[in-house]
Amino acid sequence: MIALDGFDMKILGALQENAALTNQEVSERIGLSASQISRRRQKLENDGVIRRYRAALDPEALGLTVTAFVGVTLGAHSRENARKFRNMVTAMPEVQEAHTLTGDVDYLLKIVVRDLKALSRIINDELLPQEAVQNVRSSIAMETLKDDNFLPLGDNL
Amino acid sequence: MIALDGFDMKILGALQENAALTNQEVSERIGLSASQISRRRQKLENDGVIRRYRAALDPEALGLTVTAFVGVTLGAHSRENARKFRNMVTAMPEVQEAHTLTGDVDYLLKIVVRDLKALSRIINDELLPQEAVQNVRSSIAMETLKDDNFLPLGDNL
DNA sequence: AGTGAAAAACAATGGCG
DNA sequence: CGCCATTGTTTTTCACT
Repeated sequence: MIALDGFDMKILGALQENAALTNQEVSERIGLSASQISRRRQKLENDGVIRRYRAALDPEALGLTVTAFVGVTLGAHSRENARKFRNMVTAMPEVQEAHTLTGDVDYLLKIVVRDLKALSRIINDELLPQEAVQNVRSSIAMETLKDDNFLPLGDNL
Repeated sequence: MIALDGFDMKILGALQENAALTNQEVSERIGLSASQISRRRQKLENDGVIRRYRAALDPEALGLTVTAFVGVTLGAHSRENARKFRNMVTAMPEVQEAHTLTGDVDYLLKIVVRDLKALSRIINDELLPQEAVQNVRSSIAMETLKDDNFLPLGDNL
């Protein structure tokens, strides 16, 4: 376990929301000198607490209008077929997230595509032909209220 | 609609995966001068194609071991109660994503918390007491195969 | 639409209190 | 941990194609 104090949490909170902040700006925001921000930030990167920095893009601006959640149930639970399925979804660029779940659905996929036709193509031409796949059930996101994926840091102090 | 050419797409692709790349590094990677990267990047930011830069944190390192998908069905569809519910989930730090879905579940929430006790508290003390909420059904993510939320850019050229 | 070089801003270290 | 100074990078702007 990596020891994180209140300053670290505040740095993480600031950078999680806006990684374009300079050390100077973070410094002013949380009341710690810029050189300390620099050192702590490097430690947080090296320790893997900060995994990466990324640009968050606007799906609409890129013509990606459809977000769907696809529940997949596997049938014949052969190890080999399941492995193939996992490799496939991991490699698919349209798949934003893939989780195995408790409950009646084995996998939940978050998929983003240009239009419904593209979703249909993925389901019919990529997912369903997989040997391991028994059933696919998809729901379209009609409205996205929140999608920031900010981890809650407040309860960790 | 904002016009994006192949260079823009490559810049977006690079920054989506690693926003810590310098303009110089992006420049070498895609074959355009650093000054052009700078100019194009600013345009992409101003046009809102790049929404923000953010640090992606490691949930495990922060002690956030439980990811859950919670399906919520609303009962009495009074506008006011539904509005309260939406405001609440939007404000909850544990809620990473909230979408309204087609199908038999009204809302799907992606929730990240420290442990199952925290999840239980959220469901029983925050979600269920809401007047609008009729039913809550949660699934725990046992394994996350993929969680990068990278938008697919290849099919947009 | 693009390049390349100069100027301004910034990050990263080290020394000291 | 703050403060300060230094060094090396990086971004950004400008002149020119």
